[in-house]
Amino acid sequence: MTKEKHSPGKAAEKEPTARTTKEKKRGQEKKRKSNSLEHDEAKKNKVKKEEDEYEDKKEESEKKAKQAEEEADKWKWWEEGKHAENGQKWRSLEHKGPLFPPEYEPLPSSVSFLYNGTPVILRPATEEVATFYAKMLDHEFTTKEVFQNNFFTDWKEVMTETERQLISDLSQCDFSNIHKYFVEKTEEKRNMTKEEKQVLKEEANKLTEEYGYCLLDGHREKIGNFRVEPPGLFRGRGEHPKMGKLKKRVQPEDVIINCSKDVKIPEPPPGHRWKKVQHDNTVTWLASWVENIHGHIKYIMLNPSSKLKGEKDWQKYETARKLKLSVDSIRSEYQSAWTSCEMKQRQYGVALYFIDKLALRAGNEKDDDTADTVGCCSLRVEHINLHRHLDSLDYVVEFDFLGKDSIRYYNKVPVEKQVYKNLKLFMNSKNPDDDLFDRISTTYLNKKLNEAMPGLTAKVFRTFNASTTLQEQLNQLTTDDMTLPEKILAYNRANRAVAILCNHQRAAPKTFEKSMQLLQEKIKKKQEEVEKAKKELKQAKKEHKQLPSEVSKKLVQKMEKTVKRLLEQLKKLQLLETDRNENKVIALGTSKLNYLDPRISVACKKGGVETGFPL
DNA sequence: CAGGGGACTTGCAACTAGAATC
DNA sequence: GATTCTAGTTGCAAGTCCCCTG
Repeated sequence: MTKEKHSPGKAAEKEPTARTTKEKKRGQEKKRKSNSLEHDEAKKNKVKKEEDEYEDKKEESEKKAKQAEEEADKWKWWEEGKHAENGQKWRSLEHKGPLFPPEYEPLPSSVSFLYNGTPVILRPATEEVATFYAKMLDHEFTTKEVFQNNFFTDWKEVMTETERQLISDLSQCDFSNIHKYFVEKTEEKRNMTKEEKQVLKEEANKLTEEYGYCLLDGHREKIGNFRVEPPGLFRGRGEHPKMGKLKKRVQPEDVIINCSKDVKIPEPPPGHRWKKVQHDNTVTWLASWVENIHGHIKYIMLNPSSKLKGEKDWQKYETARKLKLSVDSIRSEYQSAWTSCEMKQRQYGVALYFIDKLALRAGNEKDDDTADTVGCCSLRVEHINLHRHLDSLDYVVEFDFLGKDSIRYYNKVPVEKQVYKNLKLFMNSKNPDDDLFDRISTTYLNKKLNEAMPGLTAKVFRTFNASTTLQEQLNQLTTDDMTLPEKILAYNRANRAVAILCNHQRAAPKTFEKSMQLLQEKIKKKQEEVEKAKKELKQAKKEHKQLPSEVSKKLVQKMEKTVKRLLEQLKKLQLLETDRNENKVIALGTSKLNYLDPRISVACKKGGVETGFPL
């Protein structure tokens, strides 16, 4: 409350920056607002309430006012980042705790699980796990042996002794009735009337309203994930050794609540208690629990639209901008490391060169029980091939490895002769599965980077290079006299260049082939039309030549126009085809969300270009 | 100085709602 | 007006990086 009094001036100062970072990612925020007048109303009331309370406060004693001043000073420090120095992230935090998924609802007795062809009644806990598998029946996962084995092992653990005795072979299990039941259920849901859907929507809104927001330093902030993750089967990415394992149901007894001391502590669900309630303001999370697959901690945190996340995001781009100023000296420093007499330094020089030039990730070491993926520092000899000459280029490095999320990175890059020589040296007398950079680690790399520029780490290069590329591409691709569609295309192309740099890929859309075929048919038709029109034009010209008249002349002109128009349409379709093909496996979202400095896109938007940034 | 835990960011896939098309 | 397509949103897995411990 005290802050309310003193923040206006500060807020005004901060406004432009906070706006851009905060709202960068969130069209949804804007949309939600326009969708939900109720919410607007609630927000207004909230503000009003705060104002009222503030008025009350104002009437209180002098002493309190003085305290408020002091509070305000603290606030100022926070604004200037001094708060962060002692690690404090907030002064007050109040919320309702996470929302738990509904209890398991047993299947109707008409839906039976079959073992060896005969119906078997499972106890609810066993049945629940069976439904997890049944729901995924038409997913590729269930055809994988690792998935099946992991599932079956974990499923058996849930079974009673009798069930376990009976069900000893997954291939004898028939989940198809259960699968069918859920398919029908989704179908039913789809066919609901508008009114029924509306009711459901309102119920969901109510929950979001109640659990989806918290009060941080007196401000109502949206929570990113206020729901506890429901139980299910773990779906790793790539060849994950743990795929299919049972992700257990999280109980309130597993959950740690983090909030301020002096506020209403969230209520655990009836009959339950929290694992712990703590009041740690050096962290930003509201609740946490340990997930059972890897033993990692999961958190309930704020939405990116919140001030806390927005500030951090802003800082990230500021660091990237700072790197721009010192990147030249850092580059010459790592280049000189290529000829160092110390192997470690050479490896450092080449690794950082890759991170800078190719926007590779740092590549931390990983646990064995995850998919085998690598980044720069964890590259192995088998992941690169050296070519003295390739495709009329000299000193080419061919990369082929699986990166984050098991996305393949394949690239052929010409490099400096000294880099090439160094790589040969690093690979010398090593096995294919040996580390390419065996003398360095991400910790070492980041330590060196931090010495070169405070706050600099490997990942900053990705942000820096992404934003730089966007700006460069925009400069290259745009001119002032372009039409709006051309500008938009240019922006998308620039965005795509960034996505390619960062290797942001997606699976080709399921309907891709189909819609592409459709498009190709359209193109073919158009081509035929063009041919036909051309023929007619030729004929018309011929007739005009033989027997010139006003009518024949007009016909020629008309046909010429038609041909021109059709050719334009054809070209447009062909362009669309190229565009779609280029975008087939490229994902633009990630770079838009995490890498491109919003300020660049804001500048585009000012020029009238719809960038897809919800500003 | 390795190894592991903790906190936070990044990234793909699945889902969903709204626009486009028939 | 129903159906299909597409873009935006959500869910949660998988990274990065920092800190602590021994």
